[in-house]
Amino acid sequence: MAKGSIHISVDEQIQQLSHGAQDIHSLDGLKEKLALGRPLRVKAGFDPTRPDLHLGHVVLLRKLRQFQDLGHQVVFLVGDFTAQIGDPSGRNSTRPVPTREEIEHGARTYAEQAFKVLDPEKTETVHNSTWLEAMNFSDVIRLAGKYTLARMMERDDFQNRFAQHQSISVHELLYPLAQAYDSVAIDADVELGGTDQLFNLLVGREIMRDHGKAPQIVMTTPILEGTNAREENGRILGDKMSKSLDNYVGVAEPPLEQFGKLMSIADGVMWRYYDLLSVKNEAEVKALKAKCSEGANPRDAKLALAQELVAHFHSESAARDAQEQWIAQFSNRQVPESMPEVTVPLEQEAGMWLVRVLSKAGLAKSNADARRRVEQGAVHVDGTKVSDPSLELNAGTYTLRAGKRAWAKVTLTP
RNA sequence: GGAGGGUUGCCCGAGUGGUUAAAGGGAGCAGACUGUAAAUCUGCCGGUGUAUGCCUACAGUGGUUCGAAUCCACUACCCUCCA
Repeated sequence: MAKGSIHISVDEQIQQLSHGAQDIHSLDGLKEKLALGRPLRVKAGFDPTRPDLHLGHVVLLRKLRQFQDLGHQVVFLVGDFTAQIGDPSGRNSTRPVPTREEIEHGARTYAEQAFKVLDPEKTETVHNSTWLEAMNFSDVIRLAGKYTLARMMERDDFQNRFAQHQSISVHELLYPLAQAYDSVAIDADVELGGTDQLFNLLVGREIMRDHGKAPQIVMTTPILEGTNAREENGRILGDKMSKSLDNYVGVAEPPLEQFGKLMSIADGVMWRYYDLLSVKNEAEVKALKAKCSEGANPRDAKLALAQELVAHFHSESAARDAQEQWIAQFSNRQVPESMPEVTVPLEQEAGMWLVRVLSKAGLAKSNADARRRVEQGAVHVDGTKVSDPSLELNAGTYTLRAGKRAWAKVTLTP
């Protein structure tokens, strides 16, 4: 538990903390809090129904880590109770309710991944079911009485859903209030969230004031665009990184996977990633950028970024291996170093239809899909392109390829 | 409580009785190209050893009909207006 006082000057802290933050409400308030000289309680809530962290979450975690490095205390709030409501932020429909087990499992997985960035020594983990479950209906009514429908409907998500005639359940209106009450319960000095959380975070200030507490400082971090984003005229266009859009780089993914995904981002988007995710400071990034516009190959800058991030989530050596493999496989089009090994039993003596082998081995999702791949010239057996969809294979081991990224070493056994 | 509108493939969305495995777009997949798993172009895009065949599919159930995503009834869910 972090105790004692903080020795870095307020101005220095403000400079570091405000870099890369989207909104701070308010900057003066933050200065006052910092001037107290004690470690601040910095709250960040997370949704345990989505345990797979990706780089989008890392933007926020990095900022929390920065607070920790300055000597502050992070309160890591597991939203195990609020998960039953489902955060309406950015949603266009009501969420399904997860089970208790899903929530618990999610919380563990999430913490495991989050501590790749956070300092466990300066993190206090709490569950909001501790106090929210204890509230009875009159407590809830009293809390709900502190906010009005009109104010609740100021929120974009609700407004849009309402305008588009989509349903909004009444319990969803309670979500921001529950989150706000969390801040009361844990005496938050500061709460961090993505920009999509701004509304919820601000409700926290009002509810804290209502409970006679000093309102928390609200800080938001930008939403990271997904790996399929584009850059046009200096603006980044594209959806935010999310698992459901499959444009994410997961914290727990294998090194080569992370590396490849990072290498696939558009050149312009790479600088956004540098700004929000790299430990390189502004000046270093600027220098790198200048070098590229003077003719250096942007690929090298991207390799460096991928290196840094993979090393952060795995290790230096894993990052180096990933880079070597990636260059071999995709730049030089060699056979990948490692590929899944699959054993498929021959179903009859004579041999097995290649198309069937491909789908059995998981390289195609159906026979029809496998046939299509063969006809489209994507299938190679031991390095030789196959275009006859009726080819049969005998017992033995083959290196099969059914597209750029679908490889397997398949053994056919009688 | 009353009146009305809606529910189509992974997503959005056209389709009001046969020629519809269902237009179009997006996503996805493959090939070409590329420093790249980007962009672009081309093709594919329910399943079935390929069959002018069969099976599955237009919220669910039942019905009308030679024939239904399309008509009818009921059920579920969503929305709008009035109270």
